[in-house]
Amino acid sequence: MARLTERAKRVLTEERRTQILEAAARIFSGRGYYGATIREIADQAGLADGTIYLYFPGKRDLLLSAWEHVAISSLFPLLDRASRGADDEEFLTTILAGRFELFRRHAAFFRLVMQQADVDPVLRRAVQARIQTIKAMVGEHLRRRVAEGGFRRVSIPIVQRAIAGMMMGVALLEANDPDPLFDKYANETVAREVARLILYGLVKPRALRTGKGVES
Amino acid sequence: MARLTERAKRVLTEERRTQILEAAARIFSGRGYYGATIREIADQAGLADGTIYLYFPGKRDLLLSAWEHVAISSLFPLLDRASRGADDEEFLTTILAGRFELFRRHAAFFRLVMQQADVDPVLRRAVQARIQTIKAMVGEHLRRRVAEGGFRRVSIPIVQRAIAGMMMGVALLEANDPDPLFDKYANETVAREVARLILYGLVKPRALRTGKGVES
Amino acid sequence: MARLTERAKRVLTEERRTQILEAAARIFSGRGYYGATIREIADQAGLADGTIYLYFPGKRDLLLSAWEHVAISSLFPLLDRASRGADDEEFLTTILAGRFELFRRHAAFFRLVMQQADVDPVLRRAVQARIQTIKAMVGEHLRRRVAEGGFRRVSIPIVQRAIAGMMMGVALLEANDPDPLFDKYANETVAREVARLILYGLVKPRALRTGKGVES
Amino acid sequence: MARLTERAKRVLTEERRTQILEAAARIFSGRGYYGATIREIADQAGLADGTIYLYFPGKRDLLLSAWEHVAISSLFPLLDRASRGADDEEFLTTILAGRFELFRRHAAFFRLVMQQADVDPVLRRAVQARIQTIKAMVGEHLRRRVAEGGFRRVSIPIVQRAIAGMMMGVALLEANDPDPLFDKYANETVAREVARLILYGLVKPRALRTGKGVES
DNA sequence: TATGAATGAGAATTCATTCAT
DNA sequence: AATGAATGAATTCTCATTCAT
Repeated sequence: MARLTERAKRVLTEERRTQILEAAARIFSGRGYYGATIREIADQAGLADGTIYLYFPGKRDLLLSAWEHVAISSLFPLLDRASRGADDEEFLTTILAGRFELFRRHAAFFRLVMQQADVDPVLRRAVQARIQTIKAMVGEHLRRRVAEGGFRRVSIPIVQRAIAGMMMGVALLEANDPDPLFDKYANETVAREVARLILYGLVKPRALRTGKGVES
Repeated sequence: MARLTERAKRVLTEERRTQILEAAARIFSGRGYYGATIREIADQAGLADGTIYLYFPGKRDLLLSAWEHVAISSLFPLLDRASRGADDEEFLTTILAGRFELFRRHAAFFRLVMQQADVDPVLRRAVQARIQTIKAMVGEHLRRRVAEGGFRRVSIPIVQRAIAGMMMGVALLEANDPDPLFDKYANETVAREVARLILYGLVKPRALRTGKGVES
Repeated sequence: MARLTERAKRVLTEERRTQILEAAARIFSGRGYYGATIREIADQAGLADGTIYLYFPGKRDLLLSAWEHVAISSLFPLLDRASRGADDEEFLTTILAGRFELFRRHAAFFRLVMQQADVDPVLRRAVQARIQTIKAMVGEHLRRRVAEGGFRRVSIPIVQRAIAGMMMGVALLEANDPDPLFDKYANETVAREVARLILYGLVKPRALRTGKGVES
Repeated sequence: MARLTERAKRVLTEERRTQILEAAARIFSGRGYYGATIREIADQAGLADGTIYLYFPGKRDLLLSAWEHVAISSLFPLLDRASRGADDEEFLTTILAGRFELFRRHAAFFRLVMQQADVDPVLRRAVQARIQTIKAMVGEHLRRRVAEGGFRRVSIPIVQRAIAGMMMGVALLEANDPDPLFDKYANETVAREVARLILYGLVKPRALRTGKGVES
């Protein structure tokens, strides 16, 4: 029975942590790192301010942990879904839809973390680690498809970054520039359109134009 | 002569302002909004702290002005160069190279401004105005080329944003994830590769697939 | 049997109290009053922090009780030994050796208590009571020996205090100014030298010098 | 004229510093290190709390500086007066009177510093340095007088410390145990009596014992 | 204009103490 | 009796801003 109590306690503690981390992400997003106060985060989590320090050693660590909470929670579902995608368009659409949803939901928080990473080396390393993971995933796929002859012979490092950058960029711009026209599109729609852009480019293949050899 | 003195004074004042704004951008970039102190900015500009307040009403306004200073200084050269581009690849490469250089030089500052815009509505409007300008420029070109039949019939709002997002994303990632392999590429090289990605996509046209793996 | 259990319980409780007081004295000595935390004292005593409050009403009282614990534990042995001393030199040497040992062992704690007594009136009264006891003991001896004609006709209150002060001072200085040369002397040696200083003074009697008349 | 302004400014600054240090010593004495608040010290000095930090980097440094202020202010007058004393009794009386006055005036502050020195290594070193100075002064005199044959062949390190300890002890006890009988004695009287105790000891020289109880 | 000393509001953090278990 | 999670009062220190010179 003591065993059970022990476990119950652990679960409760874990819940509290989550509760705090989510309050923190919310408040940080709305106010920025310095604008957010421990008091407000504690209020939001329904706790006294001192209590926060029973779970986290300090404000800085709170941001770091909130970041890992958000980042981790989003990673594995992505990998799962992605690996199920069969052809290129499905694969890319699935990944992009996942990323867009994530970025759009947490856009302000991501902007905060990326900015704060410029100032806080520990946070920076944590962010870099996450970016690496995504870049590696994209890179591996690119390499394979180029080798198979399905893709043009592009520069892997550049394209890898271009794609990762586009994922982030589309969503990061979103909140700074919320486009009413844009909201109506489902994530799925946007993701598919972007996937097609990446795969087929803007230029209409000559075969499909009038017939002559025009070019740009 | 009093006239002349007046003008001379105005010029001097303008110089001081610029001096302060550049110091501000530098310090803000390195320390974040709250991490930066008026004292340090004043030092960097070679002035006493009180003096800053003769030129700007407060810290918040200082950031706003610094942003406009950086953003404006970068806009017109861009438009100039872009309009001279003849074919699509040149046009896009030129624009991208310009943006990349700008973002890479001011990456931390841009991250700061984008984050701070979440918190400060006035700054947010200023940022949005700038983004609109770029989007409009891209949008107009897209529309024209689709109408001419040179581009596929893509969704303008989505692609517009995808391209703008990619511009930012590539450069914003850069500083959080400085890639040694990446540094060796000139901006020009990266810009061209990305431009080709956008124009032609990843997928190798069928016409070329029969042969070996030609074409870059 | 209930009787026995009662007593056993009482003994156990008393042991816990002692355990806590000794932990408290140790921690207070090392960290100062405010530097010491209830948490650390509880840890040192092998208890949870809340448990301390079952034995003592608060931190302040804990210091008071720790002081009484240390002070009382040291008093009776002193009186015992002192009364057995036969001649003046033995008497004084015995007392001094006892005091020196006590002060040297608890130097930091004594400094703490003396300082804290300036701030806390209740503690102050407890300290004063202890000092009175020692002064009275010294005073009585002085009076008797002056009456007997063994000692010069000194001012009892002043000399009383000078001797008590020397006892403390020698040891209190010790820890703030640990003298490696000093460590090698046994307490006994130091006590005897100081006793002789008090009894015979620094000045070599004239009788031993050239030969003429005595006295200052 | 600018020169004059510069100097005037320096003087003003120096006055402010002194003003703060004296307020600090006062408040620290009455409340202890942690009990004293910067707010109260600032009030006492007639300043806002932030202003304190323009003169001292922090609370800890404030205590250290206050100590040096008090300790230094007392040192040179002492040396001056002491070296003018002609015979042993005058020399010792002069020194003791000076020390007693100093210790009595600042007793609580000295207790505070000695206690805090147990906890703060930087402060400890500062205290030790001061004690060394006094011990050295006493030691040198002792050595000389023993060499001349005026003093008995005592253990220099022990007696040195006994005398220094007595100086402190007498005054440190004072405030914890304020003796109404004691207050009526002038410092001079106490100092002379203690000086005689140190020089001639308690024991009446045999030569004089035959008669009644002569001489103080 | 320029200065920089002074201000004081505001925030992170600590820790004695309480109390439900 | 014992625990230790939760509380929140209280404190140091920072820094944008003001203003007398």
